Amino acid sequence: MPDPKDPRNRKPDAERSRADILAVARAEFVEHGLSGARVDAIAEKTATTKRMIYYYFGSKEGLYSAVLQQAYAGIRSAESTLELRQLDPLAALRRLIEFTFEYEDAHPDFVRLIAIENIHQAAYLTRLATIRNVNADAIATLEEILSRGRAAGVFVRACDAVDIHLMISGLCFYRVSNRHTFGAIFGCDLLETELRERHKAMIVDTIVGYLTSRQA
Amino acid sequence: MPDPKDPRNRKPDAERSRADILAVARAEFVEHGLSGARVDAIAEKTATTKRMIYYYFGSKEGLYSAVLQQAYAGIRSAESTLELRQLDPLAALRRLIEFTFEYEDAHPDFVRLIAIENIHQAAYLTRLATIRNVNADAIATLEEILSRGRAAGVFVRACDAVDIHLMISGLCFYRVSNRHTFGAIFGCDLLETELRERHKAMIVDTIVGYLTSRQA
Amino acid sequence: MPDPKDPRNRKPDAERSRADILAVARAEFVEHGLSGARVDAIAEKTATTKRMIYYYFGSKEGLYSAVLQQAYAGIRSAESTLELRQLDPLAALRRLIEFTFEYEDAHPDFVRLIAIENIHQAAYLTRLATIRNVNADAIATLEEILSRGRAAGVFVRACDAVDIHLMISGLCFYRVSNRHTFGAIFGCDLLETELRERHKAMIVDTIVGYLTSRQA
Amino acid sequence: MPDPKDPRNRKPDAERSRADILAVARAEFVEHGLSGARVDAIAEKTATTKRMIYYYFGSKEGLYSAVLQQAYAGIRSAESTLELRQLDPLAALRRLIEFTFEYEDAHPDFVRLIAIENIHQAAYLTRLATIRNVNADAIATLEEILSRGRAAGVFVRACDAVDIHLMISGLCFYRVSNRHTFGAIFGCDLLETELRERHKAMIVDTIVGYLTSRQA
DNA sequence: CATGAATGAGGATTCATTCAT
DNA sequence: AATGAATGAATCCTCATTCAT
Repeated sequence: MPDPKDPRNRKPDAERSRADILAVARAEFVEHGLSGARVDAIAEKTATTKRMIYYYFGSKEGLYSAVLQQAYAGIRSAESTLELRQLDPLAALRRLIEFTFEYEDAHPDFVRLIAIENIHQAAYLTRLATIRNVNADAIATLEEILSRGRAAGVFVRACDAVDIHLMISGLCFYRVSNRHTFGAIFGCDLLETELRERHKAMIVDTIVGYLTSRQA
Repeated sequence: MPDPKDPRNRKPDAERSRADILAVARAEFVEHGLSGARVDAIAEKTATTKRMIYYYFGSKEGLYSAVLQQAYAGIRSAESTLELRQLDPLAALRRLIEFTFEYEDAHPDFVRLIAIENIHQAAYLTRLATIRNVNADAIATLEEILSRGRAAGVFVRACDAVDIHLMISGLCFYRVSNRHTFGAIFGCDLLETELRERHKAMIVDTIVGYLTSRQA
Repeated sequence: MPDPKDPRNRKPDAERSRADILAVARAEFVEHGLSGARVDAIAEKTATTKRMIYYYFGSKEGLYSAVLQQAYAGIRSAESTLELRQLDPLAALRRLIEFTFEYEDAHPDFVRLIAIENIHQAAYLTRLATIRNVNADAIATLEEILSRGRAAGVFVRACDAVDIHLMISGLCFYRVSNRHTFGAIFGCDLLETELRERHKAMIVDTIVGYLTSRQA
Repeated sequence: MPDPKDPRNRKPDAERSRADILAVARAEFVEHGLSGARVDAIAEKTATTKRMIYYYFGSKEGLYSAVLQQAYAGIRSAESTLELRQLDPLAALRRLIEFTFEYEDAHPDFVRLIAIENIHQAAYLTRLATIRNVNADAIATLEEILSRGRAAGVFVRACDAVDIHLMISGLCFYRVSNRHTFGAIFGCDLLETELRERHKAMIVDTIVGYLTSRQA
């Protein structure tokens, strides 16, 4: 029977430690931003020690980068479960918009992380090698839908996939990222069920309407 | 003619000192966020001393709040120069969207400040007494346009002014707030002239299209 | 009719301002000690401004000295109302002890101020010219009682008035000055009525007993 | 033989660092009080750095609390070497009073610390968990002496041990705590040998006399 | 006599990180 | 592979006091 105290028999622990640190760090960065987050605070909530954070991630910034990468991996993995090619272009588009809306609605942490990264001018994202092609996928998917739709005569508006992606993202992201200031000013909670459903429909209609109507 | 740089020729000008500090602080907060900003760094770039920052604003947070308030005052004052009542509903709507787009495009600092405030869950905005009614104005204006448009039969979509405001804001804000991550991923610069003009038109068309087309 | 806004008609205000500042300062010094007291805090609670404190008292230390002097003047003035010469020696002694006990019991502020001054090694008291002869009075009074008592054969113990004064003071002062630590350790409140009366009697008995009993 | 002053020859000795800081801090707090003490001043006189003070004690107040605790531990440990049960009640009482007198006479630092803590209304002492039962010991000892004395018919006065403790403390403490103001007013030095011996005898006689004489 | 604005010097505390083993 | 102890360099903030009028 293997002795769990023998380091040779504890191999999965390193993975678990890393994952533990990463999860705690994510929460801390999401709550306080990069500068506001405290390495000490992360260490305290972790099963391991502060020293391990440096052992595994090198620095606070290294840890933040790892959190960021993991966050992008998460949405990418979710996106990959969408099977849009099987749907007709309109349905596929609706599905894609709804997915974006729902993912960001369900993952305000992810949204905050992106907002934080923008405060830092995407300095850390830029250094993540994997990111760029990762998200090229998203555009390829959208492009495919648009071209199918154009071919079918459903989408009559000439437009760029990146532009459409920008609009979808803006509409879905903003209501999560800016819910606090928006709520403070207009006295409402954008994440509340009723508003959420109304806005989801509205966003889908807006984008679909734009693509299916001829240029003014 | 007296040299204004010679301290003997400078009246102790509380207003100017305050304004100077505020301008420098705004730049620092915009660049580094609330936690990332350094009071020392602000003081150094100021004509006065660190001590004065505390004298006038009480604390780093007090200074940040003042910056935030000033930022909102700025957009409000700009909005108030719009004379939308003189325009027909469609023109007024276009003008309002264009104004939002252009203001945020021209003031990325403002956009960053709002993003930063959202990272802090609008904790400071909430405490600014003046804010809420300030921005109620924006909605009143939009509401007036929408109801005139509905009366004239131009806007056929039943909808809430706050919802429309949310969509306009999302579309205009996101391309500024998220231009760094968006640029990193899609290899483009959203603030570049060509893209800007295309997106401005697109956003106007999207919102106008939504309001002028009947519900699906 | 005199105009109260004309400074020439406001002469008594200077006195009132001084007295106001002194009262507020006394409370602040008593609560926080000399180093712990804040000139700003004093100024805020005052009807006048911080500048006036410096105008009247020169410095924080000058203000503290004035408070100290006033405190000693207070007890001296109270002492001077005692008419001990009319009483027989024993009654006079009892009366003197009771007065000391009651004055310190009723003026914990005074006691704290003396304790604070001792923390500062009586540096400020030493500089108050008036103090020394002021308190010589107290000893002269006690000396007179003791010598009358000795002559009458009531006080049979040979002893120095200053030593007796020291014992009376120690017994009366300590229960007020150290009531907090004593209370924390022994779980009692030394200022409570029942204890107070018991201790008063005890202290009188102790001193009287000492003076009226022959050396062991 | 290795030189202990060479850092390379000094094991990182947490205990020694802590003790060093504590000793220096005690001197600083004793001299200037809690508010008057400077963390920088303490750090400078220490072999370690200011940072270590915070590492070990968390805050200036934490350091002060540790000093206070150590001070109480010191007197308790000294008390515990007294072997009063072996002495007859009168001798035991005399010994206890003399011990109190001599300990406070020899440790004016301790006396000042208690005085300082009273300025702070025993706020820090109250939070020291260990203190209360520690000093219950002192009362238990005194109680045992008193009850033995009462049984033996030596102490004829009915009285509470806490009251007697209060009187002993008052008499011994005051001459140390208030020696500065007392000296300033009466032009004497209470710590001088001749006075000290006279007062010690006087205090013992006073308390013993009180207990051995019948209530008036 | 009175005052609002200003301030140099210092004060407590915190931070991400590394050393020695 | 793992870690408890240690730390230099900031960081935010406060203090008693004075200036200019």
